[in-house]
Amino acid sequence: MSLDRSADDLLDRAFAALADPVRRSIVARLSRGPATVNELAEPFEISKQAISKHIQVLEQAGLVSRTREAQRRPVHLDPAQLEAVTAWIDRYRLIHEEQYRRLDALLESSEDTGGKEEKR
Amino acid sequence: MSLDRSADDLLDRAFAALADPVRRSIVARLSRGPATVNELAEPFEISKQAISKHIQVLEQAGLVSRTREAQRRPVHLDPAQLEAVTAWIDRYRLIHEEQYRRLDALLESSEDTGGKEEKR
DNA sequence: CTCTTTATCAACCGATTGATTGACTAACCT
DNA sequence: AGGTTAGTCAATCAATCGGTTGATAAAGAG
Repeated sequence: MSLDRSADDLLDRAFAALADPVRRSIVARLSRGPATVNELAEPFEISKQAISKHIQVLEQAGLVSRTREAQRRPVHLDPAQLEAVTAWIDRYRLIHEEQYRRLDALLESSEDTGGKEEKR
Repeated sequence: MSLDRSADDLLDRAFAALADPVRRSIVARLSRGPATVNELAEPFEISKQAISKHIQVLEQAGLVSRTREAQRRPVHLDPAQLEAVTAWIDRYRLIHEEQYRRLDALLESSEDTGGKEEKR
């Protein structure tokens, strides 16, 4: 355990994990509190093994953790990785917004210098 | 075109699109402003066709759009879908945080009453 | 110890994915 | 018209993914 994955690898896994509707549904359920595999499997038609695999995918993405509690393995949400995902998106959303603002300002203030500060 | 996809389908596609490091890199580049396929392909070792496919994936996820400009097809970022992705995550992050707050309050108030209000 | 519950492991299967190469279309330039 | 530039389409291939069934492990209950 604790395979010290690179941050990019974790981001890959987190985005990929959230790309599946079943896994997103599991995350949604877990946001209300921990649950066992059986509880998580209950709303779906698919087998418990398939759900178990989905949980492993979420776990390797750092999105959930499992603890032991008798023969049950309660799964709980790990919000830090969710934050990392939004952080990545917000970073580039903000850069884009800023670029847009600059373009607007440029168009508004001076159309005479024809400066080309694109690229990079 | 314009296949009127369901919101869930778009979310699936958006998360899946962002799960690939090449595509995230493309999004990062586009946050600085529009670019052509050749410009986007330049930093990578892979073929231009592969980049073209990546752009198609981003496009079908609603993350970017393409326009025509002579024989070039400039790609630009479409921030609305990025917002939709963060919106999904933030929704459940907040629910989880709220649950946590409630649990804390419960534990604090029943510190001496031997509270046994566990689930099950 | 045996039985039940809870969950994972292992092997397998069809569909999808990321990449390649080669042929093609579209617009511009002489 | 012919050539160049920019990009997509099509066929192919190995690897990964989501799901299945069957066997197994681990802990509690009788």
